[in-house]
Amino acid sequence: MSDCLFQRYRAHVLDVLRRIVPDISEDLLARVELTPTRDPAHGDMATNAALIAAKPARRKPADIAADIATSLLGVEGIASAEAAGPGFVNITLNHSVLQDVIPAVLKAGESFGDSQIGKGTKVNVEYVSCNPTGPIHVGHCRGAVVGDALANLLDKAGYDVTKEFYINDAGNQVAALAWATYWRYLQAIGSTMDAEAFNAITPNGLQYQGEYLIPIGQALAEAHGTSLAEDGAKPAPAEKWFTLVKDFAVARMMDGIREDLLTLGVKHDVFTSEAKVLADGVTDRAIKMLEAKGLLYEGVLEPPKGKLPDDWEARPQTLFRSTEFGDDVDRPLRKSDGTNTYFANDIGYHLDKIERGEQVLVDVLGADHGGYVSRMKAAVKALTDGKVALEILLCQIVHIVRDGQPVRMSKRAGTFVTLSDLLDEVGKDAVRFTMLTRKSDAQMEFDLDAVVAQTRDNPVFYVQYAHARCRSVLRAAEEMLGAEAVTSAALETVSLKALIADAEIALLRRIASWPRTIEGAAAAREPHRIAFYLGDLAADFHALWNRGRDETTLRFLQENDREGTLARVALVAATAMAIRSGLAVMGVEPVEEMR
RNA sequence: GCGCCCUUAGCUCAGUUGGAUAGAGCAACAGCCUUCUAAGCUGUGGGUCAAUGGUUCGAAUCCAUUAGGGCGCGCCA
Repeated sequence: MSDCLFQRYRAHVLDVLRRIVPDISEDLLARVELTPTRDPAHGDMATNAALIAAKPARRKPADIAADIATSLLGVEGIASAEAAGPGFVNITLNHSVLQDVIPAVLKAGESFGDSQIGKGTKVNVEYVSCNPTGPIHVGHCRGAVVGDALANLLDKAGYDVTKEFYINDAGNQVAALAWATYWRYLQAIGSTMDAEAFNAITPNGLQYQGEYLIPIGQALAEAHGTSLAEDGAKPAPAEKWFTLVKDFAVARMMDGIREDLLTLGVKHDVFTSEAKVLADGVTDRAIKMLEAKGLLYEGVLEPPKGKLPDDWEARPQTLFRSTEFGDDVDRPLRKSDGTNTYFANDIGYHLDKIERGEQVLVDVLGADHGGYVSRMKAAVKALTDGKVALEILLCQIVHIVRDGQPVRMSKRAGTFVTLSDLLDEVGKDAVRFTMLTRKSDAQMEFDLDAVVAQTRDNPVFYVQYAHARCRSVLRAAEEMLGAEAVTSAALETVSLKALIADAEIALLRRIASWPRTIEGAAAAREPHRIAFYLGDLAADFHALWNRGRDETTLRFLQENDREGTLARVALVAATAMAIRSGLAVMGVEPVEEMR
């Protein structure tokens, strides 16, 4: 039996349609949908089959709909089917079909909703990938959560997923980190050089002046004493310390980043170093491949329109013909001094992923990388002749708000809000859930007060509260019926005939649509849909709970009705399981009770 | 100037890839607690889906143009 009701009955609809319109094409059949109805008055599910088939059959949609409806009446489990609106067929299922969802959920446990649409396709999801030059800050947080949830979602949908972090440890930024760390090291061994004095001797100037490098400098001093400096804590020539300090600082920064990510519940499978990709020669190989395809040339770019940089002058560079793959202008692979651009290294890195056998590459990036999308897609297309897809998810900016006022972030002054600050304040689960309550391509306000509020309008609270209520009912049921009567295994076999109230059916219908929610969200790469599904599921459960306030027969536990009580307890257990299954995708822990 | 993203109720946002009368929470209004289920619940009002044109059985959704907001735009990563 298929896990998904909608797939199962869609197959019946297709059978019927083939009989009524024998010569219908497979293309058209693929467009036939069976979807949950928005309005319960329209039954449990509706199909557009007649609307699709009307044109090739040269009949009115309503007539075909009527024929389909009549034939569907013979299908097991269908209580009624009728033509409606412009040519829909509304289907109402027997209560027993919806009730049978419960044992399926209880048997599957948290794997309820697992799908095979991914067919084991190897997908690499790269996310966070911040520079290892400072603590991870809130700007990276959304990408971290979205990437992680997307990876979980694709995994649940049957893809073979790798979670990956790219360490940008090869460019000017880490050189600047090394210099700044060295400054803190000199201070740690007694130098009194201030920022201004050190800035004067630093190539490109002293950049990272935040206090977070002070302990790193002290650690260097502990490990190496004064050996990295000249006598009297004076700066030594860079050759003497640069590589050592750089590697030391990057390693410490990555430790901190990894730790912060772990606190956020994010754990990557693979960390790939830009420096290592370079050292392995993958980047050179990628450039040679592009060259062999005739896609590189020496040229001079037009100056950018509008804002002309002050120091602009025409210089020849090695350019990649990205315009042949839909980009606006060709892009430089080498700077005028002959060294690689970041783009060139990134092409090498993507080739590395491709050579590892990844079939779909997903990059989760911040909105400030928007200008980067088309060139990187062009590069992957060029390298693989279009065989590997690169998908890029841009996460728009998050504005942190407190008391209705924006919280300022200034990286330069070192006073930016770090991820660990945010986690300390509102907790991992609230951060993760809230970051998934918007589609990622829309800007978002993150209200520090609202996300911890224990009120109806806080979706984190609302969903957790539903789960806690479920658990509370199950605990009470154990008390009343004995623990062995309410185990999952025991509840799989109870009679569910008592579950016929509207609110109970509505909840069952919602649970039944979890598998197709997973498939839709995975196909669209939209993890936020899981948050909204859980909100709806919680609303249905709370509605049922509240119905019991007025109508006592709808309360879950009834002393004088063992069969009905067991049926409702099974429903509650299935609801809790569906919530847990959804929270697992989001990386949020379900709570047992609210405090 | 160009490219990408966004614009849906007073506010914050959904809208299941083109489906039926566009939804939810907050706010507003009207009710509901000596709690076996009120950190809450029930009901009501609230819309030219930024604008215009197009595509078709059917458009908030796709295309074109326009307006407003965000991000980006050769040797930063």
